[in-house]
Amino acid sequence: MKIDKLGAWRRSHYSADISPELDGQEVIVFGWVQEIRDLGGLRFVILQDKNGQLQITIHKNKVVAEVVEKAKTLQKQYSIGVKGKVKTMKNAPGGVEIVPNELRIFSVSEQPLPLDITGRTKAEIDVRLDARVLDLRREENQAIFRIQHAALQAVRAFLSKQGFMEVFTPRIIVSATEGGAALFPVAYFTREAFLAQSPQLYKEQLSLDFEKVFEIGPFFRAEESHTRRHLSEFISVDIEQAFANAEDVMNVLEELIHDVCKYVADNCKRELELLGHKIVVPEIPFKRLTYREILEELENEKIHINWGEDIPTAAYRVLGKLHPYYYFITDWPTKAKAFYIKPNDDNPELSEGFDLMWHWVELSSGGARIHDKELLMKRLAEQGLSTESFKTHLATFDYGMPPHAGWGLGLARMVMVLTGVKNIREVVLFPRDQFRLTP
RNA sequence: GCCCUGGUAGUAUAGUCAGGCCUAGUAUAGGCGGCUGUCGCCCGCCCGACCCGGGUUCAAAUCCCGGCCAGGGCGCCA
Repeated sequence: MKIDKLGAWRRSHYSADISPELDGQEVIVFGWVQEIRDLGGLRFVILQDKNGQLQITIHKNKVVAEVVEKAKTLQKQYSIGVKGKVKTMKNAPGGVEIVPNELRIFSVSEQPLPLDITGRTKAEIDVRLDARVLDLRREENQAIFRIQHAALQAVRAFLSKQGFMEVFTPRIIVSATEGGAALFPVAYFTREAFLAQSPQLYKEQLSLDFEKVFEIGPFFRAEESHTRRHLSEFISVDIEQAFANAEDVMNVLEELIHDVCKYVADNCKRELELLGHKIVVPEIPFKRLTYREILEELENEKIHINWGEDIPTAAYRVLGKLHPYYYFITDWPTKAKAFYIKPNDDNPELSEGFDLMWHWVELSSGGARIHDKELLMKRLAEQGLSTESFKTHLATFDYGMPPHAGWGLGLARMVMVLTGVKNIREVVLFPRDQFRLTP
């Protein structure tokens, strides 16, 4: 098979830009063969590019013989370029088609393909992930990541407008003692280091310099979680704000969620249609329920949880039925939260930590932080952590650490909500879990 | 880590409970041929599979044991 060169060809239009008004105009389009319908003397090639699909129509007697012959060799997923004339045609999809004058084949594909790129014959998630780049040819899957992109644009725009500055903290950290979740070890020259599981300590420190910071980046947890909402590598959206309390950053969070939902609903109509999903832009403020109120509600549902205990998944599922929307859970017991979460000034048994829930899924957790060094050291000790391994972190509390608060939001979980997709693996390009390290 | 369910052509499934009529059916993909308005095109022909190992039995895709792999639930999870 002779492979053509790109040469001087450059795209004149994306598929979505080809409209009946362009009738008679010569265009150059690029993309991949999605489908071929051969009617004998008439052949339809459906070309797909990043914006949609377009019909290339090859009449045996109306197209030059060279193109007719070449078009016969096309297979699904061939990467091609077409130079031709736009033709208005009521029988064609979208009322328009391309009549080719010249066809270039840039790359061929192996047949049969490992999965059906049209999606008509469904493939299991495992098969799909093994051939992920092919799986991502499907418009529904591309829609998920365009929605993620839109959400990220909205996040950056909103936080920047609110005066937050984007920062990057280290992925390689030295201490394995930040908290409960297991860390991945890394060989760091002659020493052992770890992949960061959160930007927590660094973003707190940076609140001392920049007051309002945010970070969007990957973090790593070596948990043997086997669920549809956990991965070993995940993208977290984090903020930290100086001179603020829990309520202040909860306000930021709910306004952010509102903005993101609105932006995606307004700007991703085609994507949402492809996914068959509707976004209901939530009203703010979100409902705030205290931990105690949650326990009482669960008690009414015949689920007993002792005060101070964490809430098991089954109980969260019940809560999700009672509150099928976004809501905060506040006033968690101090002992159920991380060492850096600030205890309430009046009642230190309770903390200023919160979770943002959507139905039964935790999207975000955050709170006011301890900025008093003595108290922080006391909390470390209570949780069985050594102050020695937090020495460099604790030192920053001697330099005028302001009162501060913040949260971390799981990007993929947010995208699951925005797309209606039920498995986190589907909303991550190349997901990593306990059992999957490739592709 | 514990538990449940499953593994049949490239993909997706039927068949397994009640072993034999399964030289394993169907759809789709793929190959060849035909077809000038398809849009899940259509028609004909063809190709192609019982996860691996052991056992029970006259007989195993089907039952049993072990292994590997996968999906899911729980737990874990700043």
